[in-house]
Amino acid sequence: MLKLTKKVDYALLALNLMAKAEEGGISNVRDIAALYSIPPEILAKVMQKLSKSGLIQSHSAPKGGYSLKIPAEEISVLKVLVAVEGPVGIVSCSDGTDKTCQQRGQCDIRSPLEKLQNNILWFLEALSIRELGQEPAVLKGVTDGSSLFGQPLHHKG
Amino acid sequence: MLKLTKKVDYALLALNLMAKAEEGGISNVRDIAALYSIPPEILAKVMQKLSKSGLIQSHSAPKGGYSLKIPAEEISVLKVLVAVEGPVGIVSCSDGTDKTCQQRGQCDIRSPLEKLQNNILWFLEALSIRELGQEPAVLKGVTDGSSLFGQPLHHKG
DNA sequence: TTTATCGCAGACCATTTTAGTCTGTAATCA
DNA sequence: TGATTACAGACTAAAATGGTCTGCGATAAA
Ligand code: SF4
Ligand code: SF4
Repeated sequence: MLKLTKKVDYALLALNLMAKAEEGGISNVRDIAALYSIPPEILAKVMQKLSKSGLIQSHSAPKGGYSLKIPAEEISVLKVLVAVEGPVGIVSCSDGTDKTCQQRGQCDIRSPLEKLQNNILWFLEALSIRELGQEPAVLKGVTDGSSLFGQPLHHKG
Repeated sequence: MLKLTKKVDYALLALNLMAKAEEGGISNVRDIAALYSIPPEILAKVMQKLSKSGLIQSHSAPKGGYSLKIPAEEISVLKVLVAVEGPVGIVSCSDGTDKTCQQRGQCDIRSPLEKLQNNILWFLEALSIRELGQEPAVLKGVTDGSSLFGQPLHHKG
């Protein structure tokens, strides 16, 4: 529960790799899969979703593969997450799936939970794949817990 | 993905109810389940876990039930989550389950993801069940996204 | 123009997690 | 004594996840 899927993990690994290569650099599924010991077929699917969402660009040809379509700084973890797994929500009532919750009529905790969710989404949006490969000290979108107590956060945008 | 389970949802509903009653108030599973249309047996299990974790106190007798064991302010959503579902982690490598990830050897995104996880956990810890039943304006542990940009957060402790 | 290399698409299956059910035991008090 | 409550755990059903298999389409090098 509350865990990222393996597909998202794969997507982040691949994108991080491409972000480091970058400037038009092209990587193909087979190489990435081999490097990280990821089942090639499943990584292929993931890449296709990233492509459909406009995060990466496909080059279907020999020596082809994928390249970033937008700058690494603009690819947030949240974007990747949504591209690979669809809309995100920490409670059943607030993601895409509209199956009305049995408890909704009596529920008086929805509003605070949605705020909580917004905070989480905000952090996911604030972290870009550019920052993924960097050491913690360099991170801007994400801080360690302690700094939250006294210091304001600054959005990278 | 990244979603709270129904059991946690049930636990939060029940605890919120008990927090509002409170001061030694006793609620029993049958009543709570009826109020929220929760399957009684499953709510019973959830309450037992909360009891084992020391968040609530059981009174096994006619007219018995459960009461809060510690103040509502000290029962964080994270505590509830851990009580009901066990250790929390957004990636496979950092929760309780030690099944070594295939990608771990080559993984260079672990550290930032753990920071991200810490932030999420911090938010879950900062939100108490006391605040659950209150209107968003009153919330201290959770803010809307916008306030994160300029305002420091203040922990309730 | 052939052909190997790449991505595209979707059906399919296995495993794990989640949700819910069923049955029975133990404690307490009126 | 017996109604009422919690406690415990096996069990099943459904859904999400992770992974596999097969075939097609695009492209550029040979
Ligand atoms: S119980 Fe409330 S918060 Fe949970 S899914 Fe239902 S409506 Fe949403
Ligand atoms: S790929 Fe990296 S971050 Fe993801 S589970 Fe494995 S070690 Fe952890």
